[in-house]
Amino acid sequence: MVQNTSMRIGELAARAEVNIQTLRFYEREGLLKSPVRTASGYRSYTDSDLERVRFIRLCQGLGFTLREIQQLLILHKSVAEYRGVIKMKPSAVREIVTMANERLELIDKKLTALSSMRAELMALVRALSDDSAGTCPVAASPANKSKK
Amino acid sequence: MVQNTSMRIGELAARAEVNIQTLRFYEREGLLKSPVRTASGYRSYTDSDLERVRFIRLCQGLGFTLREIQQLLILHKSVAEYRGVIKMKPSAVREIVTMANERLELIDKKLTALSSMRAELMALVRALSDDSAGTCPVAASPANKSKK
DNA sequence: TTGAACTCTATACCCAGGTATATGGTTCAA
DNA sequence: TTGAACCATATACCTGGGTATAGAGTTCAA
Repeated sequence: MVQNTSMRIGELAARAEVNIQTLRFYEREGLLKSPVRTASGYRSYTDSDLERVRFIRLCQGLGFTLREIQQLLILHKSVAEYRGVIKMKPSAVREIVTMANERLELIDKKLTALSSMRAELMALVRALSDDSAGTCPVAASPANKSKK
Repeated sequence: MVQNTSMRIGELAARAEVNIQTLRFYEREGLLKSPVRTASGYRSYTDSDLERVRFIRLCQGLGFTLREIQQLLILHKSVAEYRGVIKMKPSAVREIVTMANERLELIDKKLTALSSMRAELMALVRALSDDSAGTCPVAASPANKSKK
């Protein structure tokens, strides 16, 4: 039941919700490895490529540059290799741990900043909602969203 | 007593660690209000402008665009006004609560993504450190040259 | 078998977010 | 009172991250 789901660039672009040109751009920039090609030269992608593209977009939304994302992808790959119990040289392990710790620091900074921003907004909403409770029946609960 | 902490553009730029041109750019783009001018036309900034610029840079690092940051700044200002017990019209309150809730949703998405990224990196570091050394404590320090 | 839809490479272009430069006025310590 | 260090406006340019277009080959359902 291991379905060999391969797809061409158009499908990957549609599924990852990015432009086809963007995928070729990522390939040129080294964020995506050169995929295998069909006999006629068409790029052939797998689900793991889809995952990778989604990861890239996610990171971009968090303020990482493409260069930083390249580093994150190396770590991402290390996780996969570790899960696959691939033996690594101690020097490689050390390098990865160092990189991971650097990334962790950046991530923690972002988490801290976002949390305080969140707290501030929550306080604002709570205060304004309570305040106007009598006269103004608005969002009393946080994350009160219009239905879709 | 020394509350006359006004500064010119060069000092603000140095303190906020941004380029002078960037400050003028933010002003043109409506992220900074037009500051008070000296008799000779020099821009005169206060500490609250410094705070504002730092807030802008912080948000940029979190993946917000300048347009999103403009929205965040409006909310930021609302917090200040609320603290100052400035009375607002119910319609204004409603609008702000809606905006705040929208921002909260975005922030929560970023927080979730960052947290899972953090967990993944932590797991990697823990696993690699345990595995490869046995005697090597989790550390970013590459000074550890212990060959087993 | 054909034509609409897809893909290829190559090249040019676009937008956000700055950054640099030219030209001229202002400040202030020496 | 002068000159180094500021600041002003205006305009041009740059970088990152894409996006569009041209011209040619491929796929596949009808």
